[in-house]
Amino acid sequence: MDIDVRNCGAEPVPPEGETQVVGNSTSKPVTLADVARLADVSVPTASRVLNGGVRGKGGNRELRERVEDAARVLGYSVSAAAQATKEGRARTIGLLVSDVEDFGAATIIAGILDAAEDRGLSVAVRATHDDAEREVELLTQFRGERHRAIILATSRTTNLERELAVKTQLEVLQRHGANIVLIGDSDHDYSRVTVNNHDAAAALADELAAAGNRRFAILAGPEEQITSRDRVAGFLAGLARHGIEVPEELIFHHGFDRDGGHLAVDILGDRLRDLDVIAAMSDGMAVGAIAALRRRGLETPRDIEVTGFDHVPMLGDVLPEFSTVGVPLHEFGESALKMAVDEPTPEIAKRRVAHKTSLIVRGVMIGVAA
Amino acid sequence: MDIDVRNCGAEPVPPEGETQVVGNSTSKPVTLADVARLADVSVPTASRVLNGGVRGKGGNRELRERVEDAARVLGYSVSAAAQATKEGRARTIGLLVSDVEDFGAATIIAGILDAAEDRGLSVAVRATHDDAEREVELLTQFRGERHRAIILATSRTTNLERELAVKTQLEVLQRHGANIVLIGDSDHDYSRVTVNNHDAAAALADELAAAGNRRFAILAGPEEQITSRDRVAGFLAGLARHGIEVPEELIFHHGFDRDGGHLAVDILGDRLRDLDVIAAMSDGMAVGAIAALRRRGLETPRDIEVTGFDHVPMLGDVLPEFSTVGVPLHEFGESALKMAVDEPTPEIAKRRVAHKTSLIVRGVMIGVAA
DNA sequence: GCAGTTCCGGACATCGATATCCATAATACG
DNA sequence: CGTATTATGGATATCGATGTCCGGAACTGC
Repeated sequence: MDIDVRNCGAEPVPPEGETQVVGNSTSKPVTLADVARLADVSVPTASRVLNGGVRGKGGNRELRERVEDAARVLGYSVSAAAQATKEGRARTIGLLVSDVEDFGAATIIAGILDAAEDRGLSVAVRATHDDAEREVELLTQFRGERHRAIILATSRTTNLERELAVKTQLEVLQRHGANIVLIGDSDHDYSRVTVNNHDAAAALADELAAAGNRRFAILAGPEEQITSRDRVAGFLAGLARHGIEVPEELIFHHGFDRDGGHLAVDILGDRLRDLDVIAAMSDGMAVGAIAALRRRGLETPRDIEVTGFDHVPMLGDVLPEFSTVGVPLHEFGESALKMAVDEPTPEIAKRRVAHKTSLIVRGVMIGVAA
Repeated sequence: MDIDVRNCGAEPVPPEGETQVVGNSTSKPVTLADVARLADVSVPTASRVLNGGVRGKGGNRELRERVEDAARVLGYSVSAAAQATKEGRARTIGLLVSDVEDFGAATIIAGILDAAEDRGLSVAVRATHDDAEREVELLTQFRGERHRAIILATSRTTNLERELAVKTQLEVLQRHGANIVLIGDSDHDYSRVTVNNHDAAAALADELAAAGNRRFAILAGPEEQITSRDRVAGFLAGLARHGIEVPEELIFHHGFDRDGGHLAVDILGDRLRDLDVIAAMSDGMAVGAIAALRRRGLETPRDIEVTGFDHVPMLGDVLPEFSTVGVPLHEFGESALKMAVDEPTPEIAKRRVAHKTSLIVRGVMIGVAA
């Protein structure tokens, strides 16, 4: 076992000729200097060897092995901080999300992490809780961390002041060499990963109307949020094709989460019996609405149909007849990271990756939309 | 607006006497040297001022303001990498989870991020996907990143070889000065944040048996996983109080997620009709089981009751009569971060924080358990 | 007004790693 | 065998920030 441990480089051996401090309760991390000393070479040489600079043919093959052995025996691992200091930028990505607990955000993060791991990058995650000031504050924190790229998975709004404040920060970060990628729709001019929320919502509305539904309420999410705006606009456009209109007072602008759904249903109250469909612009709101309906003795889809948007997979298991729009959130994350750090391929050069949505009607995937 | 932008320090102004490169397409980040030059002081002095070393009474008050103004005007932010190089450790936390998409993990992360933000710490998240080798690999990556603390929210097992490999890495990290905190049960001797899975499961079993249920199947999750082991043991102990036994062949060891639930139900097949309760040791498995049951025409809790563990809040909205055990995952995250970085309070000094679980029976919280 | 104390702020060294420069050794080739 | 070429590896400088040391100014008290 001792040998095994040594081989995996985890058990530092004191450099020869030095007496080790009592125990190894708190030894400092191994530095390149330690490796160089043990291998009896200069520090820059050790660096070159470990970075492949020394090709190691002929005689110096022995030197190469000496250094590599020393590094292995000591359990050396290069200090990311020192590298970052020297290079001027870290091998890290800064990621901003609204809320990690939100299922959609979690899936996006998972996609980013998977792609980041392949590239040996570390991801620093921060949550804004949809607070505009905090978002700016966190972006300034990113400035000091010298990230290679910044990915924003937070919701962009139509609030010009707020967006300008964010843009101001992003400009600085970009000037300092960080690539900026936004996930979701926005009016900004940065690289983007999106779906066509408008058309997907329209397709869903189309299906619902074609099935004979006529009286709709819409749970729209915050009024300023661009994603919400696009989805509502698309949904209304889809209904319009069938000559259906939704009165202003049946469009609710509350939170994008379960509470938003609860609230809207409670406000609807007795008007619920006049509705065929409550169309929520997120699965979270849909779940909240379903729970609130049930408290009033209404079952879905028996008494009233509730639809969502995003396609949280778990919901399909517990609500078999739930209609929603599938958004490839995991792919969002992967694409965002690729755009952020990969050499620009023809696709990435366009600085806009549009993914496809799928339409799920009463639990059945109908097809893939643009 | 111009003035505003300057005041928030986001618009770097070129140092006097230097001509700016065309545009500011890619200017380098502002360094302390830039600040010192503009303020006409030495670099160490600038550092002292910005770190509060200069009290600034009397005449040097002017100097203090000069430096602070310079920093503000240039939009200076200290390089975390350089600080980390100097200090030997970064103001960062390394976090390992099995899977970010898992609801429980996401909630834990949220708790950690909230507590980390209060302390100005950055959190680097990595996912193991429950792969033992990858876990070790990611821990070695953490070594180079000089994190102040490492938090493991991955599942610990009874596999000695695997645990030894992890322990070996953790020892090195700890020797290098990182605090180690584990979330969940384990046989390791590090700081821990836990609940009493055994007793909570026993309490749930107790309630179920008291309600007249007699014939149980258990979805146990991977056999090696300690959390799973403890929950099953507790559940069986709770049933034993009522003289109920569960035959070995009705305890299923598959994945801890929805697929694990699907699989077990499919294997049960015709034996389902002989059961009162399928007790899943995680909400994810429970959801999978519910979906699989429904495909066979069985409804829960009408035909057969399914219970879970963890208490994913969203489930309470869609499955009103679901029984489960509430685990305070957000608090797990907060406690873990506190243990990892705060000065040892009497509570933290014990290096073990035990949170309380709650018992939720058919959607109603019965009480708080030890 | 002088001695003694305090504080200040500049010069220098340092953290860990890498780019640059250069002298030297090894090789190739005529 | 001698010269031209190449590869090599050490010394030195550098990244950005901070700790140490010390001379000198300001201030205190008598």
